[in-house]
Amino acid sequence: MPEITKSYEPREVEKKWYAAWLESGAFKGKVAAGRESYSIVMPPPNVTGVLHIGHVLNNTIQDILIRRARLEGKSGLWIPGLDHAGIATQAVVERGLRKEKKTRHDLGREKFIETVWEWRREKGGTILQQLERLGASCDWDRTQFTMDPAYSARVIKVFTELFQRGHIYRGKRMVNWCPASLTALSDEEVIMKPSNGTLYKVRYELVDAPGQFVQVSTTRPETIPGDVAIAVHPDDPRYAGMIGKKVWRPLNRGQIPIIADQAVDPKFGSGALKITPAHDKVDYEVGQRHALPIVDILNANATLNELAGPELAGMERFAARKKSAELMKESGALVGEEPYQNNVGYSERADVPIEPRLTWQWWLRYPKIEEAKAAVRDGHIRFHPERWSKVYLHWLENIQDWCISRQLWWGHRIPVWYRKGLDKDALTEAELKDPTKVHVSEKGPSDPENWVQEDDVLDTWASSWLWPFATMGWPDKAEMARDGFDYFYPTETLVTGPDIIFFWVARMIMAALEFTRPGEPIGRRIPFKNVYFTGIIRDAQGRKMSKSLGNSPDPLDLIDAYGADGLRFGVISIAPQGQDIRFQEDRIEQGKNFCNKLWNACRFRQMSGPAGDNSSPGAILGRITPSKFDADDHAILDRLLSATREVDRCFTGFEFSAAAQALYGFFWNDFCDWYVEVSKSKLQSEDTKANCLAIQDLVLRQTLLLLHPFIPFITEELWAQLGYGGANASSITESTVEDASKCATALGSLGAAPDASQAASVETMKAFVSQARALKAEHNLASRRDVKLMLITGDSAWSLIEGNLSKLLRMAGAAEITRREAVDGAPATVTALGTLYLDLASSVDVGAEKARITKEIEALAKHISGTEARLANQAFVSKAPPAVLEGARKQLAEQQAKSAELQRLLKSLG
RNA sequence: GGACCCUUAGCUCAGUUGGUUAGAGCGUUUCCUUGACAUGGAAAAGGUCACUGGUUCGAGUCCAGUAGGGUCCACCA
Repeated sequence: MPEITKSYEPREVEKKWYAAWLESGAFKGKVAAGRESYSIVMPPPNVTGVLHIGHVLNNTIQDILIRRARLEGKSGLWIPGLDHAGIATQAVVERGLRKEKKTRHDLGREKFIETVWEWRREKGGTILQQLERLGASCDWDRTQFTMDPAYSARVIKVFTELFQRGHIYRGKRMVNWCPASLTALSDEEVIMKPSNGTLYKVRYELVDAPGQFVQVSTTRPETIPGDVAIAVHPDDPRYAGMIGKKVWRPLNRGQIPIIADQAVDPKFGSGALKITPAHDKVDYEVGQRHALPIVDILNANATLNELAGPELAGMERFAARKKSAELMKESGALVGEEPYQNNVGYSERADVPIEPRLTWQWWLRYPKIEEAKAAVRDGHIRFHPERWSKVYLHWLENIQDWCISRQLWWGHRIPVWYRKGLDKDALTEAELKDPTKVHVSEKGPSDPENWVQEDDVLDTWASSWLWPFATMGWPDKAEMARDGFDYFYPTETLVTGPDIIFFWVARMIMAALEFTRPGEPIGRRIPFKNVYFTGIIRDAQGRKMSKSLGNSPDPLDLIDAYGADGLRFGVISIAPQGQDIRFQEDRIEQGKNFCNKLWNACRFRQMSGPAGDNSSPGAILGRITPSKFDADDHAILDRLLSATREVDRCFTGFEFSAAAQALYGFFWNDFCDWYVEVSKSKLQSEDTKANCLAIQDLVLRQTLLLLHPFIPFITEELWAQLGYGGANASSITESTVEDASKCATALGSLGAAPDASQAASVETMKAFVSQARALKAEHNLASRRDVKLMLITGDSAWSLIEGNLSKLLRMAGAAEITRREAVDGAPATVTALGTLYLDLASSVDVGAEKARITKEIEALAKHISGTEARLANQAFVSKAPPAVLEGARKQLAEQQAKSAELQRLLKSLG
């Protein structure tokens, strides 16, 4: 076996093992009868996406879950994939065309889509290769893309089904229109942003009372040409006599009525509201109530059209805003303007203000809303952290129909055909359901020459909402069997960000409940049993990571600098459950350092003695002689069991960073800083050496297994180097990790169950060593290893010291510890094992020594009085549990004894 | 307007049913290249747990309120 190198060099190790895993099929999801399944579907990143630190966190967690599940003996399946991301991808390709001074219309629909596919083949989906560098153990053979023919067919199938079930309809409604992408958006794709604008005060002159005016306030004077009324509150006394009268519209001059409507807030401004039904949702509703005409003065790209009047027609909306204000200033209609901040809806993708726009769109009445609520409320689906369920339920309580059509070309074209010659916008509700006029099917009409297909495509989320089951062959029985649907569905855990709880999580739940396993209980139809919401990773200043800020580190650079394992461990250790995360590169460095520590501890094991039979836990246990255990052996096994127990607990509670920290602390502090150090003495003696090496093997083997989900590459490498894979060098991925109780049973059956009191004595010795080192450091002897120590103590403490003398001397850096009856004039410290003196040849600085001891006495006195007060409290004594009471009494006794000894020391210094 | 989250060491954060003297990493100070590791080791300094009140024998932890910061939902022109 080659010697382990001095420091861990990740690059080659990562490359080697990733290839080996792919080669051996370690990531393949296999239906294994009799074994529990554990499946995860990856939230499909956008095909345009590049790996950022958020993906790293998200996918590391998924990888941890799936690798741990495999080690627990479950059959794991992690399905990767890509989202076609309609608007984003189309925008990327159109941007490319623009460089050639072309638009998609120059190419035509078919050619354009072909161009997008070309782009996808050449540049799309690089993110999946980047995930391989991270070590993601996906079943890559099952990678799916939402625009793949098979997946697309499933999307279309769902549309037609929902249409037939009466959930989908076409309707002319106010939508959020993106003037940049030229498409409708769902409410979820609109982001409200506070914007600084101007509130314009405009007066409308009464037609039959020249010189009298009604004043309104507006932030959008350019829409005045579309005004069809002025509305006031019916009970507003100021306008009581005016209702029904007419005023002059100041732009695109014409007469419009004053109407009364409850929607008007009399307390806002003048209490009069201009009504522009084509350009405001509330105004539209008012218009409907009063049968007002709709004057749409905007083009699709938000320039003004001829209905806006000759002065404004053709202008861009913001220029028109200025211009209209100027025009009204000239005419005297504008009587004031003031700076004003209001919320404006922006298109999430294009980042421009949306326009409310009346258009024909396809709408979905969500299916299974009540059941979707029940699924989470009744715990069939568990959210982690649980509080997100409230957000989810609130959204479902107030859910609105979903606008699923998009005026794009890249996407799933809606499977609706209109009979040629019909005006689709003139069809009545009944005609839309008439198969002789409107055809809806997966395959299309048999006589396509007589039909025209709908131009619109589906919202991207109206394809990805099927992800958990459409990636498993649904609805085709043969494909479902091939993909193991029966075995792997529902999936176990979804790992995602809370920002897409509405976009994706809630919709997946509804789709799954509607379409999977009809007639079966809800627990069989849910798409996943758990949803783990990650935090959002922010930069050191707390800002969101974003391309435009340039504050997002490139994960590939981080992998180069710290290794994939270092990155994974670092990221997971700063990602507590449920909170946003400040990215700190030094924590990634810490991950790297931990890997190096692990590496070197294994190196130490290798250098300490020949590998015994390491092929199985049983083989290692066979090398152990429990009768030769000393306190340190008991302690490290005890700690190993509790670390195992803690990790078990963390996995059931989705506390990954706590698990990582527990392993970090155990391995670094308990194993490296103590056990490995005491091993250096134990290895000197043939009597203790074999046991010590076997225990190291036991600890290292288990630690590698516990750590493997977090840091897969290095653990696999060390597993091989130390021979834990046995004669046929099997991979760590093929092994199993045992839980704490099984480990305890295995040790117990060998008579090697760790003894708690022995383990506790090690804590006492650690404190003793630490105090000895501190005593040396106080007197500038920290680096000396030849100091002599003297101890005044009782028989039992002394026997513990004697029994562990060589280790204690090595750990404390002392040449000897001798037992004394009395010592005078030497610096000392009071330990739980007696009063420890430093044998100083030189004279002691009595003043400094007295000051130090006095300070310690004072600090102790505070604690003593606190404990005394508690014990003096009758209520405490009568109500506190016996264990707490006992603890307090014991503590007081110890504190008092220590204080007395310190007082004695102080006196002895004169 | 509604809901939720956060405030603990210089910095970034843990702290799981309330119970000894509140922890980690980084940073700082001092010392150490001793044959696993300087990507390391040892020691040390540093916190009235935002504030106020309540419940309790006992509160960083539970409850109410206040202040500051953040997120989501709704949105009045």
